[in-house]
Amino acid sequence: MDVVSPELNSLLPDEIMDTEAIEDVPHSQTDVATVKEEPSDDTSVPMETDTPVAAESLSLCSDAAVTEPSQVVTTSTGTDSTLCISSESQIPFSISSSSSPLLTLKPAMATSTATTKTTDSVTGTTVSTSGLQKLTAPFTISPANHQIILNKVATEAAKSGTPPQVIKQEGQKLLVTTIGKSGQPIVLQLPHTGGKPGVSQASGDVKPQTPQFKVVTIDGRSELKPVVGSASNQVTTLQAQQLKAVQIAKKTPVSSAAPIKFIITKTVNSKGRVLTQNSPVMPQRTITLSEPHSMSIQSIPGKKIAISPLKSPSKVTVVSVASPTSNTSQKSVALPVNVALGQQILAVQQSTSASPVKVATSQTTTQNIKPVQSVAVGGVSGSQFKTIIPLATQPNVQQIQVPGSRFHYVRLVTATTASSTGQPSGPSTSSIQTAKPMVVSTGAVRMSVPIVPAQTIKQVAPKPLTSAAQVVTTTQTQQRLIMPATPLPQIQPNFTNLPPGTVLAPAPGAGNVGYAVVPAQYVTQLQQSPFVTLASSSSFPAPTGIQTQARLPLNGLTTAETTSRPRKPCNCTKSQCLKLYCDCFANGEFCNNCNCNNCFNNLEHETERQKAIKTCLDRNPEAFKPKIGKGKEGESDRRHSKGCNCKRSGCLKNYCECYEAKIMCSSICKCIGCKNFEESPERKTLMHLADAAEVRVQQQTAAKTKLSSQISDLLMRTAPVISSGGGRLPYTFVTKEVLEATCECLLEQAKKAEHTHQPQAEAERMILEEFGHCLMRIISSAGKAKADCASINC
DNA sequence: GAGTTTGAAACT
DNA sequence: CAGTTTCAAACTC
Repeated sequence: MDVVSPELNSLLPDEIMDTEAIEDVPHSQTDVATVKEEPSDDTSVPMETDTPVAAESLSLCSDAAVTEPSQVVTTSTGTDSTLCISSESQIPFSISSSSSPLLTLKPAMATSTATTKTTDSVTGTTVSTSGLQKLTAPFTISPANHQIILNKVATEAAKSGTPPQVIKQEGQKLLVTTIGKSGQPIVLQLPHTGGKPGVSQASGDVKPQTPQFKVVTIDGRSELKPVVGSASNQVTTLQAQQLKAVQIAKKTPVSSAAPIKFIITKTVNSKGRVLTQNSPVMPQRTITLSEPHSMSIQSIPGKKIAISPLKSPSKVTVVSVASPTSNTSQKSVALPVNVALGQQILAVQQSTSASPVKVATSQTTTQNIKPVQSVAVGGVSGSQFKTIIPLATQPNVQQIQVPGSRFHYVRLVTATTASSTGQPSGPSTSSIQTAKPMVVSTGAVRMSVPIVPAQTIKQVAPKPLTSAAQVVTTTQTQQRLIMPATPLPQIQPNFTNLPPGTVLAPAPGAGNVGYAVVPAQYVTQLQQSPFVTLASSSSFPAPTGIQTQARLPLNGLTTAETTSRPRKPCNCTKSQCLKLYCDCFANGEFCNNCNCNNCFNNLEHETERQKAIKTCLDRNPEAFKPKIGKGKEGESDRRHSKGCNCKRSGCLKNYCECYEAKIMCSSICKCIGCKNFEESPERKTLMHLADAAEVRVQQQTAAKTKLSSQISDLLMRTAPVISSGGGRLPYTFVTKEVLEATCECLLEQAKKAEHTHQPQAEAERMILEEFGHCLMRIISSAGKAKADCASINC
């Protein structure tokens, strides 16, 4: 199933793949219907799974070379639906369905991007999270109403009753089986809630056969697991779907130097808490899945499977790792199918690696809500995502925003082969919905990304796609949309639907494949346009489970810094802000509140701007890519892509781009007299000074805040008491003269303390005490005056 | 705030 | 690709 060709993905800026998980992952092709493993030496995060072409069979390939445990739960209940849940050190899940549900959950990796994504390919509903550690909201998959709700895992049943590798269906619909490592079965189950026919059902894809699960273990043993028929008479897509086969095959890694890192390493008890951690490299994390109903459990002990990274989105990639571990605990995930009219919104958030990640699921109530999809890719910092974007029924646009990157990537997905869709060729959307940009407040940053309407997408790609449009949002304020447009001839007729700032440029060595570079700030400007942001949309409640974002380093800056820090205004005078000299332009942004002269970096000069962008890309196809990328293996995770060329600054001033990015110079730098290396005493001195200065600033700020709070508190407590009349005193009573007199009293008290050589604390106490006395006198006088006034009035 | 320094970007 | 120029940010006073 080729949603996006590997070639195209390889052309994506590295920031998309700039995760430890997916970097350096060679592309390998396998049969479309086969889940394959992508060998990687640094693969730590499963990035994406796609629906198998026919979804008739699903293969889970185990890498014999993988030594670390991982988990994958895979279930397919339909002819063209696939549910994959994989787990690495955390618990990645992937559930995909070409015709209906596509769900992918992937937890963040401690070392790099971790993504949890839930996608409904039909509705375009996608939920993903970086660093999933704790799921606080139920997780329900509904092919009919496009709802996915994460439920808390109830592993008690898994522990006690069902033996591993047993698939059973209790209740109406059981979709998900688990292939967890021994003792940690992942349970995906469907609730008794009935389901309504989904989109795929409307398209005539209903096949009410009894689902069967064929589980092939790593050792070649296979089982065909018939699923108990649904107790409900309602025909749902899930019920109609039938899993043909689940295969788990061993696979020798292509490269011995490509160990799979994203592996489940945690043992989860019945409450979803991590009991043990099997992987020394992975920090312990907690995953909690709220679990309203626990019905059926399936687990395959000894199997540890991880989903391959996004590098090969065209394939469902699952890595199975043998893991003869003990049955100490179980990990289960309940996946009840919930039927509702509303579309699904799922907000997942990752906290720091040291704290449990919480996943909040926000589900729209019912009506008038378009399908939305939110996909987040966690960066090395483990930043979060919270973006909900409406999707067309047949989405073929993927937006990816990578934390740490200033870019938003929009992948225009086109179906190249009929088999890739998993559905009959040709447009099969039962309904077309015009996507509207929606924005969910992400704390410091909000983003609104208009998505090409579904009609337009269909023109670009007449064949429906199995992967839903995805929007990956980070908390970066500086954003850019880069749309890998492939193939260009197909996209070309729809350029009118792209933002005016979009510039299509060929990717290096990509032939007719290129990028559409769209300044993300265009979105900001468009927020004043007819596009409606989610925040302003009354019909689309914002997720409530969004948590405070993690504060992990990101390009030298914490997430909070990158999100809250306003962009510096440029001061360009001669470049018209259309050259890379201009930071705004270089960041793909429009100038806004800048001090530039003769600025052309705005919507009013789109023609010139597009031309300039194209010029820059012609000169350097990677001109708009972040300069700070991932270093080679064994080196620092971040390094300058080109290296600096400093000659006089010693690379210890902000002239140096490496130093400015708070990274050390690397071997590719051509600097002279570099002092920006690990053991440099000058660098250490600077670091210490900077740290000390920062501490001082923080202390001063804290002191000011405390004093202000004390004064405010004193005012609040004394005013009502002394106001003899019971009412509030007039503020105008504190005149300038009164203030001056008060200050004199305070100064006198300070002098007194100084003369008596009082310690600072005592001096502060004396001053505050005097200030309190002054206030008392002021308030007393005011109260007296008020009383006098009242008596006069009487 | 003005002037200087610096190195990336742009140009040749 | 190397050398030069341009440019705007960083830095100093």
